[in-house]
Amino acid sequence: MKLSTKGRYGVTAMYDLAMHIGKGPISLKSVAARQQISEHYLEQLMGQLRKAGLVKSTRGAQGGYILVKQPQDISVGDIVRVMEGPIAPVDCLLSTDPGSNGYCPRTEICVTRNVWQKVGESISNVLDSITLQDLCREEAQRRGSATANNNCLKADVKSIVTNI
Amino acid sequence: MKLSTKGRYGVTAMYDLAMHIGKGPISLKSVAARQQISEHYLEQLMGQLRKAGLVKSTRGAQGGYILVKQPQDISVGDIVRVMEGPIAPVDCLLSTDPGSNGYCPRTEICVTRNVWQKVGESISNVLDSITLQDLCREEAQRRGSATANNNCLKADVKSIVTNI
DNA sequence: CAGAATCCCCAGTATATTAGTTGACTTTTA
DNA sequence: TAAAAGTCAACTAATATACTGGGGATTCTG
Repeated sequence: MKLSTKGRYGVTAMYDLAMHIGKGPISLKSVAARQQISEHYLEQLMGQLRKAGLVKSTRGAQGGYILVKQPQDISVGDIVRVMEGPIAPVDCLLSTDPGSNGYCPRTEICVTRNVWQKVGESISNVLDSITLQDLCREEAQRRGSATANNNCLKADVKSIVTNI
Repeated sequence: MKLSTKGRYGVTAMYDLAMHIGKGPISLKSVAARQQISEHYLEQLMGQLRKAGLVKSTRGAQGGYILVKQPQDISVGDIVRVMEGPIAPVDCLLSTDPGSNGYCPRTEICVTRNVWQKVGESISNVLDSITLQDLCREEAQRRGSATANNNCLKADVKSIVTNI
């Protein structure tokens, strides 16, 4: 029941982008350095996030990545699902209709399946309830909100203004 | 975030033993056949469960395994922890004291760590709240409680009587 | 316009884990 | 004493993980 580095790095990188929102494209290199992740490896992960439509990239000098949505509209669950696939502790939870590939014939009568289903739902609930903004806010509080350079929250205010 | 077959088979096998409680030692062969698990592989898993004190074995003909505790006193979490180790989606949750092996120096300041901690607690809560007896009861209900051969519940009654 | 800074893509690779298999040995019952 | 069971140790094929390496393509800056 371990999360792979894909999921962890994905969330960490997205959090890093959220913390630097409003500063234009953030280069992979800087994210990798701050978060201590192999640059080349992170590149592959960002590719997945880009294809999934969570980040947008700009090529060339001064290029980098930005979030496509606001931090409050991106949950940790969104990111984990992109990086690791659907949240299901066992595969039999995935194919629910008979005839589909990988469907377990015991689906209807399996009592342990219900256990894993509850586990999956519980994980999903936690991950879907936490957004990048929550993480930014937590970090801002940790640093002391008076002195913190809390871009993420500033961006929030900006988006509220924009949305009026 | 997948459970391995170790955890799944472990729970399934223990559930099988719970369903046949009171019938003396249950052979690995019969468990493997009913639950469609490789007998030799299951053997290794039962070895772990035995060392952990969850089951007791009897050697020789008519031998097999029995539960050491009552089904209501064995949670799915107990079994999963034996089979898969501590429930923690990331390793940094495990070593909490500085100086211990694998301690992450960012423990105190890492905001994503809190996410994984919540996930781990949520998984633990679910797994610890479900006992083998719950599974047996569910199965008995599924079969229709009037006709069901619900040994597990009979055993429950027996244990209540014994405990008076 | 050169070159540096970026992102993009494809391919390889060492290590570990998973999910077993094989086989020899011991214990107990009928 | 033979068959039925658990015990133990070693081997293995397949897969996933967590990278590394190298060559492009694109864009900004001097």
